[in-house]
Formats: sequence, C-alpha cells, structure tokens
Amino acid sequence: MCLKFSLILSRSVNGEKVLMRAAVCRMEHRPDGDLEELCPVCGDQVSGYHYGLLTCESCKGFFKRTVQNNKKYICAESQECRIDKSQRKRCPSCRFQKCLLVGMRLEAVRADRMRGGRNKFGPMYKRDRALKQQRKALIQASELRQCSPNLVSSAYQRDFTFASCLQTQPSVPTAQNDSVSHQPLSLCSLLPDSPGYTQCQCTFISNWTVKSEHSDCASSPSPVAAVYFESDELCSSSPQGLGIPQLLVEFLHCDPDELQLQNKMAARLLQEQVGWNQHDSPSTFRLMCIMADQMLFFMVEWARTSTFFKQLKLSDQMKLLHNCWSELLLLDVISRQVLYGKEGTLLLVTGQEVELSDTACPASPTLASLVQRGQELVEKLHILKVDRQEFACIKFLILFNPDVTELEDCQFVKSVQERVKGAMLEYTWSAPSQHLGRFAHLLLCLSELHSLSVLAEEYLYCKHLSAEVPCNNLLTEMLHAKQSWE
DNA sequence: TTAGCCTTGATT
DNA sequence: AATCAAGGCTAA
Repeated sequence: MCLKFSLILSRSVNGEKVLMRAAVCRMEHRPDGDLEELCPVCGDQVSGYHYGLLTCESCKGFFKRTVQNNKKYICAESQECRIDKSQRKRCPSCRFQKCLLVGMRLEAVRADRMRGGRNKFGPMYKRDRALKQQRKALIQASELRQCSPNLVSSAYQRDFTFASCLQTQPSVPTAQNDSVSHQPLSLCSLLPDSPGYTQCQCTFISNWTVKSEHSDCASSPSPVAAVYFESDELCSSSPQGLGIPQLLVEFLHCDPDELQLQNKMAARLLQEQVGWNQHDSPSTFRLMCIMADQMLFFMVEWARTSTFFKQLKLSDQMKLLHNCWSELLLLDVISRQVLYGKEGTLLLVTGQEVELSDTACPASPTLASLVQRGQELVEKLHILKVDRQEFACIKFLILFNPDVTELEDCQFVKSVQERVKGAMLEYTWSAPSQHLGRFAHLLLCLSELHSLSVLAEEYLYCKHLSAEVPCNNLLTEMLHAKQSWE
C-alpha cells in the first residue's frame, strides 16, 4: 500500500491542462467523436464495453486471460511503466495495474466461464451510453453557440468511462475549474483572505452538488459505495446524545463526505482523461499523481472551512499546511483502509480496490519499506478499532502543531491542540471495552505516521530532483516549502 | 502470449 | 429477431 502512498505524494498536472483543452477542441470538430473513443488503458480504439467500461479488444483479452488464469506478473522496473498501444506488451504487470486503476472489474470475469447472455453491468453500460449521448448533444449545442468553452467543458464533465463513475456520476467541474486550469495554482491562492483567492475556486467547492442517485447506489454492483452510505448515515444520525464530546461532533461536521470525494475525484480523472491519447497515455504513476494532487485540494478545502483553522491568519494557515500535508495525505489513505478497506487490498478514493499483492514493489528499498510499514500501521489501527470520529480528531491533532516554527499565534494553535487531545481522551475513555493504554497506543501510531510521512517526502523529493515530479502544482509547492525550512 | 475474429445466449 | 458483452479459437 505504501507504494501507493508514495505514488500519491508525487506530482500533478498543470501542463496537461493545456493538452486537455486542445483535445476538447479537436473533438468538437470531429463529426463522430464518440465512435473514436480511446481505450483508457492503452489508447487504442475501443471495441465496446468490456468488464465494466469501454476498452479495446486487446485489453479486454488481456484482462480476461490474466483473471481467468490467475496470472501474477512482476514489473522489472519500478511499476511506473507507460502503457500505450505500442508498448502495452512490454510490462503485463503495469498493464494489469492500469486495467484495475481505470476501473476494469474482476467480478465481470465469469468463474464458470459461461458464454453469452448479459451480466449485472448491463444497466451501468446503458446509463453510460445515455450520458455519452447527452454529452454529444451538449457539444453540438455548444458548437451552435460558437464554441463556448464553458459549455463544452461542463458537457465533458458529465461523461466518464471509469466504472466508478458509472455508479456515481460527477456533476461539477473540479477544483482546477476550467477557467483557471491554464495557470498554476498555489496554496496561497486557495486560502481565503489572500489576494490571489478567486471566487471561481470558492464557488467550485461550496456549490458542489452531489448528483449520485441513491437508487443507483443501492443497486450498484460496487460494495464500496454501499459501505460509504451505511457508515455515513450512521455517523450523521448517531453522534448526538451518545456521549460524544461536542468538539468531536463539530469535527465530524467538518469532515468531507467520502462519496462526495469519490465524485469529485471521478470528475477530475475525467478531466484528465479527455487529454489522453495514444501518445499520451498516463502511467499508473501518473494516475496516482493526479489523485494525489486532487487529494491536496480536498485537504486545503477541508482545512479552509474547518473550525478553528479559519480563525487563523493566512500566514499561519499556510505554515500549518506546509508542515503536515504529507502526514494528512498518508492519514487519509490509511484511514480509508481502516474504515472501509478489506485486508490484502488497497481501497482508492475512487472506490476502486487494488490487490496489494499485485502492487508489491521491490524495486526501491524506500518504497518497499513504506509498503511494509504502512500495512503494519493499518493493521495496528484496525486492532485498536479506531473509528471515524477518532480519525476526524487525529486530523486536527496533526494540523494544529504548535511546534511549527515562526507561528504568529502559537498560543492559539497550542490551545486548540490541547482541546483536541482532551476531547479525544474523553471520547476514548467513555467508549465501552476500551483499555487504559489505548490512547497511548494511538499516540504511538501517530508517531509512526509522522516518520512514514518524513520517509515519503524524502522519497518524493528525490523523485523531484530527478525531474520526475512536474512543476507548477500544489505538490511541488508543498515539497519546496518544507525543504526550504530544513 | 497476444489480439483479431468467432460463437454464444440472456435480455430487449 | 436483434443486440452485444461474455468466453473461445487460432495465426502470428
């Protein structure tokens, strides 16, 4: 899993935004755009829906062979191989990883090898087709209106070939809204009270409406979406009156909804996908980078709107976030595994599950160590039965770190940290079947989390130095901020 | 092993 | 009867 951690802490894609826009324009002028869809795995022509989404014939066959024969591949490089039409045969390991990452479904391969007929994905495919129709109509309408970029862009937001999106469709542009995507975004410009903070970026988050139909989720083939719903309903209905400290209730309200994140991430991936083609098909590494970058936006938005944090001055807000971004990213991945994950698989924010055995990476000792220690940490937190309330607290505990240098309002940060600790202690002790040493164990886990984040950042910085991390994104800004202090 | 073409059969 | 996404076959 830590392989994924480190990948997640990697790079983002501002340069590609330009490509995306170019692709949109090309498609507009193509008479029959959606007959020329490209396989999300390798960029070849698609031949129909296969195992959850539109793919080409070769990736369909490859996925079938791999699953049916229970094949295990090992990447000879560092699990970052580029998969495109000409190179797809070179690394089956990375190819299969990419199949899973874009949303091909293991469960669509029949165990009994029965031929013909239809499977449970039928309605999903139908919905996706309808969305594509809608998109096409919108594009045609926008052409009539002399190619209004916004309309074209939003039309594309509604189309998404990833399986996760077939279940929960994205509805609104992502953080890097089209109108701002061509220029680099900085942390500063995302926080309020700063000169660079634009209304466009604000309204993206606050106006976000989740259109994921509950009925769809109920009948969804994905158990993940169902899990999120159940737990979210529990959390929103149960805290009051059950002896949960008021502060915790407040934290829970600040906590973003997992299903909303899933939708936003799907929309972001869609936006990126528009720019992919045969020559520019992203590696697993790059996909993870895109996700990491988006997670950073989620994180900033969470902090920006959270209690206590919004009372801080911009300079302190930035210092706190620069200090703990990697720890919060890791915590996000880890908490998702503890709360919703299954043993042996990595649950992505998109709701997709990746087999951990397939992601083992011996290529880099740093990566291998991250993987190992990350898994152990998940296991420890799982045994401690850390719940969503506690994770919400831990995030604040990490964010409000009074040891950060040159804080203007260090006293306030310290007082918040004390209050968070107090509320956590109260919650931990009031819960039944909790032993006395649990809180201490939890704190030990946090120190392990911190050391993991240091390791991950070091690894990333090396990648950055070897020019594998692109410039002009939130991630490189974070990397530089930390390095310039130390 | 790959990938293009073929066969199958539940659903529409 | 038509559709189309499963699995199967086979030359390269």
